[in-house]
Amino acid sequence: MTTLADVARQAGVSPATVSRIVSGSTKSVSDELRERVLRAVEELRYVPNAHAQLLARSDRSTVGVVVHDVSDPYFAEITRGLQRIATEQGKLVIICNSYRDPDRELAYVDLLRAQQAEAIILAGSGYLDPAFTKSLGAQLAAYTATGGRVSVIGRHDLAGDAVLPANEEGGYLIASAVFAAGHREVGVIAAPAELTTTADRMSGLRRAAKEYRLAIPDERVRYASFDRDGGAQAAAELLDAVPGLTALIAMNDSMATGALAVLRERGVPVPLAVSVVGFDDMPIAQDLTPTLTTVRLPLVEIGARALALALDDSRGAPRHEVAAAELVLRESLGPPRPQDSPNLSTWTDMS
Amino acid sequence: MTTLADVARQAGVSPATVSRIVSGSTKSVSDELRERVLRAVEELRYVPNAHAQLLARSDRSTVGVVVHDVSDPYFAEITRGLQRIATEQGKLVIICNSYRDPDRELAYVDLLRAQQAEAIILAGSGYLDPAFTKSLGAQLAAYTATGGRVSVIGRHDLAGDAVLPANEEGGYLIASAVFAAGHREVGVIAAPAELTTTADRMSGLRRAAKEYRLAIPDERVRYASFDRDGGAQAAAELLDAVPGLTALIAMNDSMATGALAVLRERGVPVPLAVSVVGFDDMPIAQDLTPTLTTVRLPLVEIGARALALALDDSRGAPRHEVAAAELVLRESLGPPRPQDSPNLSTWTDMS
DNA sequence: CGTAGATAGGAAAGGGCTTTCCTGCTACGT
DNA sequence: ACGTAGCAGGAAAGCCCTTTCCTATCTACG
Repeated sequence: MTTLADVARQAGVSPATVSRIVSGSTKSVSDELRERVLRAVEELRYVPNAHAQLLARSDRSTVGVVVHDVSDPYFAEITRGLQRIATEQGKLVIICNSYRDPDRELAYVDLLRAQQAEAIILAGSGYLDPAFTKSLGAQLAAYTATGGRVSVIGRHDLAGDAVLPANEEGGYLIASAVFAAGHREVGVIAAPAELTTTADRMSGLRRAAKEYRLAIPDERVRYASFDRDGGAQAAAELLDAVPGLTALIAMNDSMATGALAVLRERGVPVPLAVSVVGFDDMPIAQDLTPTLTTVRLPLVEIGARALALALDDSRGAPRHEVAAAELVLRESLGPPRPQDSPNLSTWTDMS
Repeated sequence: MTTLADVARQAGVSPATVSRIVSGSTKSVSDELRERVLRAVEELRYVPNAHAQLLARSDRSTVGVVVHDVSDPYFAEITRGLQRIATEQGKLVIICNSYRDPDRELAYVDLLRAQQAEAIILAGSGYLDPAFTKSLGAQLAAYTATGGRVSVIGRHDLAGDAVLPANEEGGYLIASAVFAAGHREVGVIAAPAELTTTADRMSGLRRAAKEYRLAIPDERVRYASFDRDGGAQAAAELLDAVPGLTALIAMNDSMATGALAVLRERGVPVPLAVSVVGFDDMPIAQDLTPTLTTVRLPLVEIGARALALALDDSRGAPRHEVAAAELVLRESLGPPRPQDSPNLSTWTDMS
């Protein structure tokens, strides 16, 4: 490993001079020395040791983001927005996949503290688990106490700035659309119950139901993993357990994709026999057949705002921003088939 | 920021002792001191400064991967495999998005060098650009000269270990399937020509064409950006420019998705009027309508192998592993419609 | 011509941690 | 009882850089 000292020796100057030239200090250096140093840097292919630099100066320049999994499009979008801001401000982003494991999440917060991260962004749902929330809170407190900045996406009970996707509102919008289309026999393909996102979206659904003087009984809600296969599984269970459903509300587009797959397999036409709606408006939503009615969350923007808030110097009371949800109507939501449709037997028998 | 010295003071021991306990040195420490130190660590919520640690010890423990964009499913899969190995071996992964910008790619290699990364994985296509390849090569040479490990996914002309997706073979397989189905009027939706991936896949197509005594004339090849919208654009252009096409070969599944969207918009039935095939077998391929015939690359495995090779100590001649491609037949490939089909006018008029 | 003021460059002190080396014990063998 | 081995713990050097402080040189002005 070539070091700054090597460069200094090669150029016949002091390490201080090399440092000033390489790291662009304000102090002026004669053109002759500058040239000699740069030549040495070139010859030795010198790259300063970032860790030594971070130790010596005290300015942080990396930010960390803890997501469920970057390969999940939801988080990929958030991360993209966040990266944009990071690049603009010359920050390095460390991406940590927690795979929704609370312990791993705690471990990553420590890791980011150890890395002297300037800011930590916690993206993704919180957990309805007071013990966990408490220990995470304590850890974050220790971090912010030493100047660290925290901002969270979509959880409510932690210190720090927050960007809140309008999950409740989105749930309300999508359910209202489904009820407005005339559906009364509705199944819900829900994400794991311990996620705050699930709780919020469900509560939006319930609010809409209430306005229509309907209820969403437990047997019409199936909790499953927050992905395509979970959606497929929950859809299959619901169809088997509750004959006569005319619409399925999935808690995100991946789950909706799984539901569509099951319906296609069973030969159930969508939306003719059963309507399906999703949540998040992932890019694929418009490429499915039928195209998916869903709720759009401005994910890229959410990621960008979360980091912007964290990097904004003006301390003070934690700020909360709500990112509005927007209904996106596409083909997969139609009117319910008549309850006594002669087709009913045709396709339920195929299951 | 609480430091190791703070902990030592609080526990009434020397910094050396704290270090030994906190970082799990082999040297034994009495239970009493150990307990006092751990209590102090707990009280002060001490986390060691990772940069100072890296400076002091000389073992690296982070690896870097340069991809086009993690939110692209292709790279998301590769990254997933890579992360698995990294986690197993206790390495931190730094993900860098180059957005296919050669300059940014060079900059990231420097950044990873500066971060003292133990290994650098370059994922994704190379560029058919000798000048760039040369300067990247020089940079990597400087890195490996100081003990850095490099492995590349899918490019041929760089030092270091390599995992090579069977792009040529995959191109051959998919084109053979298309020709075998009877298609003769085939359009190619190609990725940018300067990518080695494009070159390799195209050459596979050409080999298959040759076996069928066919050629792939330039006017039936459209180059576009390597994503859904690029695919849509290229598909639209091809359909307009070359009437009578019975099959479209897209260079990846995203482009195929775009092509399907255009065909759906124009009311062209797939595969009845036009067949469409993709490449990579992304997860969505089986959820599109029709489900997509494509070529599977074991991307997760490729990512895992690339990192495993890089971390494998046994130096020596660079190793090259080929990751086999596998044809996945699904609905989107069918026999060609008869050339004089009465339907022809019906749907070409709709464009 | 002498001195103040500016300026280029170097010496050296950290920054937080690890680790070698050393000291002062205890335990054991003869 | 003495010598040696073994062990727990501390002192201090070193990892690579930045930056303050200082010196030496030069310019300019009275």
